[in-house]
Amino acid sequence: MQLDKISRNILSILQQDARITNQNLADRVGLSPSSCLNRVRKLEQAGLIGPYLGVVDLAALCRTVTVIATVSLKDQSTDAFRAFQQTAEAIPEVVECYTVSGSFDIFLRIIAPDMSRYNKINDRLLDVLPGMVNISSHVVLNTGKPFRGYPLDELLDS
Amino acid sequence: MQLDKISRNILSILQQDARITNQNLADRVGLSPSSCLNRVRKLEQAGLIGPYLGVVDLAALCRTVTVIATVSLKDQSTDAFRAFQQTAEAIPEVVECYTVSGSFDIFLRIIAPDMSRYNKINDRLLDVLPGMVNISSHVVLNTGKPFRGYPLDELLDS
DNA sequence: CATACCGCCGAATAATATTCGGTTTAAGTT
DNA sequence: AACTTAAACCGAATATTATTCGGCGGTATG
Repeated sequence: MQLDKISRNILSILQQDARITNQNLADRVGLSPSSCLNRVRKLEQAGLIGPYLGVVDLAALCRTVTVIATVSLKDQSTDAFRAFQQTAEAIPEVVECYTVSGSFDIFLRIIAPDMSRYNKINDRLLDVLPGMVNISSHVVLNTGKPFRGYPLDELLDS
Repeated sequence: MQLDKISRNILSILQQDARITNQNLADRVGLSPSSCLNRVRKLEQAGLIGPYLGVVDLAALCRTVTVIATVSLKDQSTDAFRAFQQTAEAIPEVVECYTVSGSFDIFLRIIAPDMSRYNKINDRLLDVLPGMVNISSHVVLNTGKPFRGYPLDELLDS
């Protein structure tokens, strides 16, 4: 599916304001509400956009600790990898998980109520493949730039 | 502000489905639409929820490279820190930035159209404080678990 | 007990979403 | 250029939803 300027614009707007009304969206992209809705539906069906998330201000809600953990596996077999990753992703406090190249690493972002809870999660991860996992924990001191969507303008031109 | 079960539930639901209608939301939390809307407004005004983001499937849209970069500053003065961070956050392709403890590191998530574009961004970051910055780049091979909200149930009980 | 304050509900109204038929546009074909 | 076809558009009608507002309890306070 090759997108024209209008559909890109829709994605861009919806990405940043998922609760905009269809009428406003239609205005902003220069379409009638019906056509606009039509496009949004198609974009959703094509899987190009959605789900829609509300950003919760966790810091305002309760005390938490965010940790960025880098993981190295001594046994880099596919099985070991999968075992670790499955366990990690099943833990609700592990909110993000990436497999990365370079040093066969895994990056995790973990949210815990406090350090002692984080410790437990850490232990749980270490126990998956005893002695084969090296986890380096980095406590987040400050969120300089939280994720707020992709730079579609920059990316879609290329 | 201390939240009761209903408001927590609202946050939890909105976090995962920002485009739910107020009527549906009201049903799910067991309130009338008017009361429900009232609560949502208060939560928004209190800054506990919002903005609302649409998740775009970047992989389906265009080819991109995601890199997780870990940054060490040799000069760990506040000024150097701030200078680097400001530059980094101003780059659209840097979609996420965390200051972390442990080894006075910064974590960045960067999206680029391709490697050569990433290289340019990398150079730009290195040039902020010449010779004082060490960037280690990790190309994302696989997104095991994309961020889809916080585990409020786990966190708010504590 | 009064009073005041919340938060709730339900009804009325305003705004929005959604459907649908008819029309335009664009591309490909003869 | 005229024709054909498919896709996308628009506007009006309808359905659904959001929003406002008055009134009704609960509950805390004096």
